[in-house]
Amino acid sequence: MSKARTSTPRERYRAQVRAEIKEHAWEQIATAGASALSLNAIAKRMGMSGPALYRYFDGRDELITELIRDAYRSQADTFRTAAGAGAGLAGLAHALRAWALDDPQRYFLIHGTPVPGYHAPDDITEIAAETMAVIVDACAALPPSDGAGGAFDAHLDTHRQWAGDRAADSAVLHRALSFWSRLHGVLSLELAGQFTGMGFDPALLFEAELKDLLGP
Amino acid sequence: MSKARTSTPRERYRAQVRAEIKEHAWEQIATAGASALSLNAIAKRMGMSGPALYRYFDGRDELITELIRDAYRSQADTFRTAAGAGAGLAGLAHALRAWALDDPQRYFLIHGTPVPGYHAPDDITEIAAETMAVIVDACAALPPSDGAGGAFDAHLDTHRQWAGDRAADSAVLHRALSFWSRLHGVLSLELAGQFTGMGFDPALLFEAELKDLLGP
DNA sequence: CATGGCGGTGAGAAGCTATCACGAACATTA
DNA sequence: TAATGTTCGTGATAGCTTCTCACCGCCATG
Repeated sequence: MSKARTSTPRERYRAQVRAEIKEHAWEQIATAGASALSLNAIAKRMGMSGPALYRYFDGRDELITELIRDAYRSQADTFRTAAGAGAGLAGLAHALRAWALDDPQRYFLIHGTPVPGYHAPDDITEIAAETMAVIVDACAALPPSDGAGGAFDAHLDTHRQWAGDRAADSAVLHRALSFWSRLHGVLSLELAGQFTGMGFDPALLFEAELKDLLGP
Repeated sequence: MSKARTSTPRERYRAQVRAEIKEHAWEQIATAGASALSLNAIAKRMGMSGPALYRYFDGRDELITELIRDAYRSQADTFRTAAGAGAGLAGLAHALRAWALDDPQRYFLIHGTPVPGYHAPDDITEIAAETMAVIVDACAALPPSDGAGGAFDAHLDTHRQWAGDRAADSAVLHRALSFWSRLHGVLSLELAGQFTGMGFDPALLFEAELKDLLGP
């Protein structure tokens, strides 16, 4: 146990360079989108020549995958800290919107147009499932909605393995899915700028959707 | 007025080649996404060499813009024909879903991740506004929802220039926006494959969202 | 029939990803 | 301390991309 240090100077340097590369990558993505990410441009901006980056990332795809992983982790963290601070479903919604507005391209990186051939590694889908679990729990803490469930609720009774072994009612799962899809709907349209020029305040539409989601 | 013919053989040839280029472009987009669209590959597949395509399109951007225009037109047409056939809001929703599933990448081309620098030409936004008008009209034909409007309805009372001079109630405009954002939410998540592996049927979630949208 | 415009080509510049062989600096071991 | 091995960075190179240019040939119109 003489080797108490958990990282050699080299490892620290390597981690620091990797982080700096990702920083430049995020900057580039925020201003020009993920499709315009250029390893060459990053290298030049860091003062080193092209192929050097391949010591730190296997290639463009691996770098983007790493960014996607970080984005998912960031989203999961915001949800967890919000839930940890006692936020309910409304709190989660506001945390999500703030997180999305903070860096729209980061939101689109994980919720935007998928690349047909791409398959995310398993650890990423695990993080996504974790995020969904937080939402489901917040939905379970809500007063149950009155009225009989529809056809979809019945369907969810027999198709709920995605919720794990959580003993949540079908209506709760349904509400979680609605939460996800509805907020994603308004958010993605707002971030894509589809509302610009229409004149109204997207925040109020978001609020209205949220209220309707919690209301009935 | 001796020139009654509206197109010379050359113009017809030109139009036909342009159409063939777009055909190949769509094929390529459907299988690899818009970011992977390659003029060179299209030219090769058409049996001619690279720069020849520049006789028909100013460049990659102009080709993509043209595809976006066609996508918007196609969407507007589906909405118009559905509305013309007497379809109500539910009919429009089903037409939209069928149109989206028919070519997911076409859907993402106009509703997916935006490219930060890109601004669509005015005629495209006009087509989009036309589409929105069809939705608003379908919403106006619905029985009015009971209950007082919320804060967003009041906001829409003074921020409704996007609806043109249509004498629609604020609740109608609100419903149109909800229609758009909610269906886009479920649809984009489904098309992006975010539901695959979860086990449930996305069509039923779509139906549930639609029912809730029409219901109250 | 001659002239001009249009379509297509090959060459080439500039950018990108990615691989390779090499040298230099570092860390580790003998 | 000296030798060895690993890691980092570089330039060269291949192959792809978009896009421009000069040239050539055909078709259509005057």
